[in-house]
Amino acid sequence: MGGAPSATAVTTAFARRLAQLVPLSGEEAAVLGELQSVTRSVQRHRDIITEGRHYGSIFIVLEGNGIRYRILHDGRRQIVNIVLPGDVVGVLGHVIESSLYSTKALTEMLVATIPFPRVNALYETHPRLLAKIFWWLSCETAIYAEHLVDLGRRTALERVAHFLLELLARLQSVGLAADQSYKIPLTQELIADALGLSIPHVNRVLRRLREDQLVVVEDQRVTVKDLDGLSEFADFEPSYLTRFAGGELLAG
Amino acid sequence: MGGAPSATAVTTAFARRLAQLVPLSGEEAAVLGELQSVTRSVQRHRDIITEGRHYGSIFIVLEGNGIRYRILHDGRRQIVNIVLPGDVVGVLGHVIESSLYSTKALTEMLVATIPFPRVNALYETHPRLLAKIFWWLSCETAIYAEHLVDLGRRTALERVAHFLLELLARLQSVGLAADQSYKIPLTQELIADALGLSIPHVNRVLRRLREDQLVVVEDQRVTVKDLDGLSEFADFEPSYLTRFAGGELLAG
DNA sequence: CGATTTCTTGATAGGGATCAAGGTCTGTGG
DNA sequence: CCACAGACCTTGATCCCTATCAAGAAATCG
Repeated sequence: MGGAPSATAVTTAFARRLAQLVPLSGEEAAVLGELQSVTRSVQRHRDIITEGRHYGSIFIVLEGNGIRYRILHDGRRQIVNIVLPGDVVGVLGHVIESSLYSTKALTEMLVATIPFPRVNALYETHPRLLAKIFWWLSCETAIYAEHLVDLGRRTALERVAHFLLELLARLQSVGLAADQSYKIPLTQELIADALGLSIPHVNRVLRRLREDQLVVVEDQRVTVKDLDGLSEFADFEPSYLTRFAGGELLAG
Repeated sequence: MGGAPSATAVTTAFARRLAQLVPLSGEEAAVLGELQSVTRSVQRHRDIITEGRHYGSIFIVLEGNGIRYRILHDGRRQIVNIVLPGDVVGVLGHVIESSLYSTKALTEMLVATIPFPRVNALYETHPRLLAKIFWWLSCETAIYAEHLVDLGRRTALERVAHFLLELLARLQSVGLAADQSYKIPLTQELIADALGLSIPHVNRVLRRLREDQLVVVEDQRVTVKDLDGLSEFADFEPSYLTRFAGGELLAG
């Protein structure tokens, strides 16, 4: 479905999500596109951001998937977010994120690198665009909040169901998922670490969801068999991901 | 410690945190102060934001505490954030938050109300200030991420310890907590709903922490008895709250 | 001062972790 | 083309952390 893997084509992932939130002028779109012109590819399993390091750039994901995670001193790992095309990595990098979280590529990734000085230049030349970008970033809080509800008050079955539906909706919003299916290299270990579960238990939960004809996870692909049933079961309410449009803020 | 409860004095909570992140010009500080000049008080237990409603304003908390929470269809509640002075409520209100989360006052609160049109005006007149504000809001993601680690990979004991330390640090950053103690009307039910635990278990955990001479929660006050011991036990790393300063982004 | 609300404590149960051991698949090198 | 290693999945047995259920104290409030 997506265009060729050239930078300009993929650029849309970030720009289109931003445009869903607030209208972008033609010039702003051009600036955005130009910002993403310097790219770099990241090998599978490599870190984009390593805990404790400093970086001189932020990164916009153009292609591929990654995870943002934290390792506790005793080795426990918590994945706080799945990084998808259109996501921004490293904004907090030089102030806080650097010392706590790492971001690693799950697949080979293509990222646009934007040096801080360029962002700062934007602050002078296109402050309104920058306001829009940061506003968008602040909206991502909603994804974290929903994830918190998952971990705090949902059973393992509901968690997994909700998690898989959220990924579906997020990928759809950037045109990377079909109606009920998407490709992503999720292992059971990744699901476990994202949802605070153990690997064997994730295995059992997935089997259960499969047997109930709700979702199937196999071959790096998630296929939702019964969207309504699964959504109801997971108490899934996609508005926090898709209903960004329509806000009056910054609409001018 | 804080000044008189006049709007100008309390204004500092938000402004000072923003200033910790990026330098503010004198004019920007003035605009910020003026933005917070229209205030409203909220009675204890009342909602500032009710799920599903729309609002024409955003709110900056000047005094008092609240919670941001979500009720699932079957009544389970998850508190996603404790709202403290200097926090902003309702930014996402009209697009998404409105349909999912409520914010309720724990104590009587004083909030500044800023109508959307005023924010939009800022977009024209002070876009750089707006960029700074939204940048700050996006930094709050770090608090959510840390909360996710709590719920996903920490034991009940560690969670409670970490939670109480985070509140200490956050209140200190706005000058509302002493070295090792702060006042906040936390019930065990609130702690339970914030940390995904049951009330009886919170009770036992608190007793344990008290017996171990680590923290005491009583009379709407939290007193840390052994800051180092507790921090180590909870694996608490306050940099995600306080090390905002020093970023080169927007520093100009 | 009666009535919620909040806190405590105990008994029981269950969801999910942990431990353990195969099985399966994939890529690699001989 | 086969052998092998390493990653990943599967399943079973057992245990334990924490939820639930229950029922009183204690504190707070109108």
